Amino acid sequence: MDSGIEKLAKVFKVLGDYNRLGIVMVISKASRTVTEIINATGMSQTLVSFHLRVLRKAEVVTTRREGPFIYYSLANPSLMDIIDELSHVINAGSEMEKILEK
Amino acid sequence: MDSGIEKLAKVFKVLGDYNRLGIVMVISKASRTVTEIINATGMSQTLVSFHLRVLRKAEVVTTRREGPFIYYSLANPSLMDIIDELSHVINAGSEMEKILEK
DNA sequence: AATACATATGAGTAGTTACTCATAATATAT
DNA sequence: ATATATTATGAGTAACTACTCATATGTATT
Repeated sequence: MDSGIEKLAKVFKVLGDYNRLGIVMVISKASRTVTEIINATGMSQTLVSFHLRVLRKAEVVTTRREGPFIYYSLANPSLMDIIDELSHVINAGSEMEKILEK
Repeated sequence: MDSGIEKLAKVFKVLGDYNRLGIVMVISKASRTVTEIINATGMSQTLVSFHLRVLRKAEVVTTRREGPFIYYSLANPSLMDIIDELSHVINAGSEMEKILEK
């Protein structure tokens, strides 16, 4: 079993990929089928499925089947809040931010 | 120049390593010299320096020189809050958490 | 059963990453 | 100037990762 920090690092790593982060953002508001994710991201079917497997294994997303469709959603919706916060932290301190502060 | 999501993914990636996350946590409360980080983490000097370079390049940490020592600290201290929050989000939904909820 | 649609998976590969080793650079003290 | 302590860096490598291709699986319809 993974230690706390180890598990935490793994989640960060999983989110540390442009395409996966994109997928997470796409499904953050509402659950989406694979096809919807494909269309929203412009990625190939195989690439989307590849990354979804990684996200599933890391338990970042969960699935529910509905007929032939599989809906993906965030395992914990508050993950998106955290992503938003980090996004702000990163952009704080940027040149653009400094200008806007005045 | 990186797009917003790209930059965000890079920060996640940088934090997505057990050793680097450990370093970040060590310097989160107060700035620490490299030697202090070495002692706190048990990593080799070269490995610590290696990861510090990655953290520097990603602008996750900043440095200040004081004589022969170089103090490392978080570029934005609120990063630690975010790490804490993610840590909670991850442990929510775990078996242990379910037991404690009752 | 045959077809069509939706999604997953195993294997192969090029590129990346974490790590180590040897060495260099910088600062202080003698 | 030498020696010592602190930290950084270039190069090499084994392991990992993202991606693609071909194929398989599951579901619904006819």
